[in-house]
Amino acid sequence: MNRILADASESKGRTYHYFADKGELFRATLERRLEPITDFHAIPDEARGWGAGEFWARLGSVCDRLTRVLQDDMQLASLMRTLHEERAAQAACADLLDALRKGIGSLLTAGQAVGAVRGDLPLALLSAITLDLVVAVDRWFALNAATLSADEEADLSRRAFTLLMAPLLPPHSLKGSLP
Amino acid sequence: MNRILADASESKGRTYHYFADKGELFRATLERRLEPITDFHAIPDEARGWGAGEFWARLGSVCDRLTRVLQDDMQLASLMRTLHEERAAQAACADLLDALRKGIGSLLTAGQAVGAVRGDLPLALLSAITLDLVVAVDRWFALNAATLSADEEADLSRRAFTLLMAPLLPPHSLKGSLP
DNA sequence: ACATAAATAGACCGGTAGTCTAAATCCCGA
DNA sequence: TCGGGATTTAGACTACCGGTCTATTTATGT
Repeated sequence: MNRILADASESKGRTYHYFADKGELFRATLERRLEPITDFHAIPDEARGWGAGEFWARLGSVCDRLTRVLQDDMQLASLMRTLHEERAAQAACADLLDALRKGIGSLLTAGQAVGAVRGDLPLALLSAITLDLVVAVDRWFALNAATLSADEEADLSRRAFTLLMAPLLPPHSLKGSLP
Repeated sequence: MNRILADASESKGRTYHYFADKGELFRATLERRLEPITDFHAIPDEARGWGAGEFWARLGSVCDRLTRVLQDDMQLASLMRTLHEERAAQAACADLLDALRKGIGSLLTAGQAVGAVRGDLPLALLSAITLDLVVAVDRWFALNAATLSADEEADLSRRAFTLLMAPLLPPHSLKGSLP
């Protein structure tokens, strides 16, 4: 905190007048940076007529957009990394995380309506693990991007989408599942 | 650290003589507690003759065993929770985490050998997201166990195993995948 | 113009992980 | 058994952290 304040030439008094603590400052910063993608889970009206294939295509483009935003906004990416790694950050941003999971939940509900997403597990569980999966895949690519050519990365990234998809599919569409 | 030392009636000098810093103390503690399950990824010789179904059954019993160990050893569960939540703990235990991912990797390699696990994505990626998925599912159950009856929990837990399985299956076994 | 309220700077506080010194203890050859 | 160098130990001390408190400045309404 002291370093942040020194870098920004801000005083403690002023800062703590507007933010209760370090966590709220982090939360407010993240919320601002997140503004451009607060509508990521919006589902267009024509979705009613969709089939499962169209749903997955749509979800793919949502993921592409989020990935692109994170690639372009390094500071947002850094905030998200901190959010993932620091318990204190998660506590401070609990409401934002809830909203994010709710947004994913509404996407998945739309997917269930068109038969693309399984309905045999609690929606909250599916939302939670989807978020974790997105983060995990994204983090792996962030760590290993250096060792990959652009072509390889694009190819892998396309195939990695099936990692997100697979756990969401209705279980009867998996061949050779367990008793 | 001061609280830990006071609770254990240990002095600073003695402790810092044997452990470089707080992180190493944590790492050493975790490593000890982890000893009983260091062999979790062992694959018996008869695996050569397995089919995919037997592989998944075997993986299911590995998961069951790990879950049972974590339920019985609350202190290990607590260490694992800290490891998941604290960036500093992850840094201190980087080698243990690597070993864990390597263990998962060797399990998955066995799965690939019998055609149960996809081979179209880097093994390291599959290992990493599998670990994250296990942690995510486990955490969801830990948070929501209170609202579930024992029967519901057992039933859900059995079905939740498909969440781990699904992203590992060869993509051709998913119906209706994306172009 | 004055009184009251809001905003601001920065000294200060309790608590943290980690260091340093000096004393105690161990170990081994004479 | 003694002596002296090396190892081990206790705990005072340091640097730094997030957060509070007070005194001063600045804004606002009458």
